[in-house]
Amino acid sequence: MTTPTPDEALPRERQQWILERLRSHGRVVSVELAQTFRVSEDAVRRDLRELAAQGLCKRVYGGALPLSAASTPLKQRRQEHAERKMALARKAVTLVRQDQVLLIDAGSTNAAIAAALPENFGLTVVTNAPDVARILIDREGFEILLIGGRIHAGIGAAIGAQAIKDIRRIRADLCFPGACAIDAEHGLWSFDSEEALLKRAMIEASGETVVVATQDKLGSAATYQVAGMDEVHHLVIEHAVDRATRGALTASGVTVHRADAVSG
Amino acid sequence: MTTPTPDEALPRERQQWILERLRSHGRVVSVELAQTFRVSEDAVRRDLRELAAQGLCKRVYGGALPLSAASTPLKQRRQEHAERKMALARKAVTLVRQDQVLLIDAGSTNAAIAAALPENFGLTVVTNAPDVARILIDREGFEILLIGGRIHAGIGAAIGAQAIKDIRRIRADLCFPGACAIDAEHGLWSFDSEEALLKRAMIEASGETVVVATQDKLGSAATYQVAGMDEVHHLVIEHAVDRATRGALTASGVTVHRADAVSG
DNA sequence: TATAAACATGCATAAACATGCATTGCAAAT
DNA sequence: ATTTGCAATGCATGTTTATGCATGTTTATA
Repeated sequence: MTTPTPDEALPRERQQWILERLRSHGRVVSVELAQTFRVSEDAVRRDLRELAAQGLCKRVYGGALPLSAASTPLKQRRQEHAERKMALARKAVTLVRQDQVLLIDAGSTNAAIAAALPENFGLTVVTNAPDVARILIDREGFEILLIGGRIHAGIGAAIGAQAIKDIRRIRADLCFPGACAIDAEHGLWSFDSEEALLKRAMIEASGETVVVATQDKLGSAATYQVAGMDEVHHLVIEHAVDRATRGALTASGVTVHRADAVSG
Repeated sequence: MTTPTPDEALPRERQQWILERLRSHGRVVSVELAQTFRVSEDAVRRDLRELAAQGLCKRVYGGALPLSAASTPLKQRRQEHAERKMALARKAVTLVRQDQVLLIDAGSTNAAIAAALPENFGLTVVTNAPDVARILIDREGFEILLIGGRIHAGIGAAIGAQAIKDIRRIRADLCFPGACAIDAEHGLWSFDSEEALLKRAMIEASGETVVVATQDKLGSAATYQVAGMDEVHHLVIEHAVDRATRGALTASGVTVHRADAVSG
């Protein structure tokens, strides 16, 4: 990334960098920017004020958001979806601590998590999804381990014996298996037998398991069981999930984390 | 980098040097330039003022930035020569036959090749680049095998012992090793020692080797040799390459394929 | 409602900048 | 040989810009 010299950047260069980051990441946080550029938060705020005055971004409490929201009906829906997933991802990454080893599965939600992970945090990410790997390559300060194997087109990641064998040689702190379906009573489910085996291997290779699920995954089941609810330690759900469902999940012993509400 | 005479340079030479540095580094700092040329900052500022007046750069507090939407070095490279790379890729895929197994390395040129491969052609693609894998996942009718291992951030692909071991278990028909530098006399070269080893393994695992090189890769050398010219069977080059260079390459025994001219 | 974080504002300081002027080196004109 | 003209430079001057800190205010969250 364009990060020629994160430290000691020219003022204008900084603003340009902020704009790029707004485009690619969808938001910036004042504190993080101050840390990145080694300047005071005041300087960052002044930058954001200028950019906002030029109509290049929208200032919000804590940082700034892009203003380019030129959205066609189709893109808008995709964006809304993206917004919700990003909110989930932001909440999910609060469970990540410095110098941990993460095991990240395929899926658009997990891609959002990869994009939301803090840079230069000493994180090691093991993944079988080219998608996730690609996102992290474009960012900085990650140790990336790619799990190889035959790629299932419909899933978009390496599954099968080879991949499972590679995963068995890994020990991770945190695991993010993509959820196909999750139910307070019956646990985590998948639609594909091979995929279920792989997710199972991921969970077994990790200390803790975090399931991040959009609303439509909740309360439904699929064909192949991945894990019981007792093997899932954290569950991150959307803000809009109703109280009854939340209660049932909590009762099943998992720690439930509720994402922030999305503006849209 | 062309450093004709860092010290004691003529004013025009200095300005030329500044422009080059703007292209390659994305910015210049007045203080640094003054130090480099052993002139006062005033002289440097005058240079920058002139260049800016000619529309060749944008002056900012502390130095100057390139005019053409400064982007991330990586992203820049990815987008810059898109047209030319697509022309190369179109020519390269004419070498591919039905039901073959291809071994594709990392790099923007190889990504273009992946995008140009014919769908539902019975092709099996083995790659160590998440980038290439992702492109093929979004398309149809490919058997994809992902090579795992530790990912080198600067290269954007899995290299190292694990990846080489996996490649050794493969037999491919055609191999597309990314070219860092290629020379009629000295063969194929790379800038990274590990990367060179991996490319070497790829070539050894393949029946035929196809090198696809943009113009700037020709006639130059790098630090680590990947293969001699006798191990390269096909070379795909741009239309604009001059007759003399083409002759030298043909004389070295490789079959030279010339891409169509690009409109731009 | 209490609290902490994020924010705005004014001010002091240092760096970067513009401008005018004197000096230097060199080539063409005298 | 001397002078003139010109471009390039460095220095001194005053101005602008960027920044950090201290102050008081607003905002978000428990």
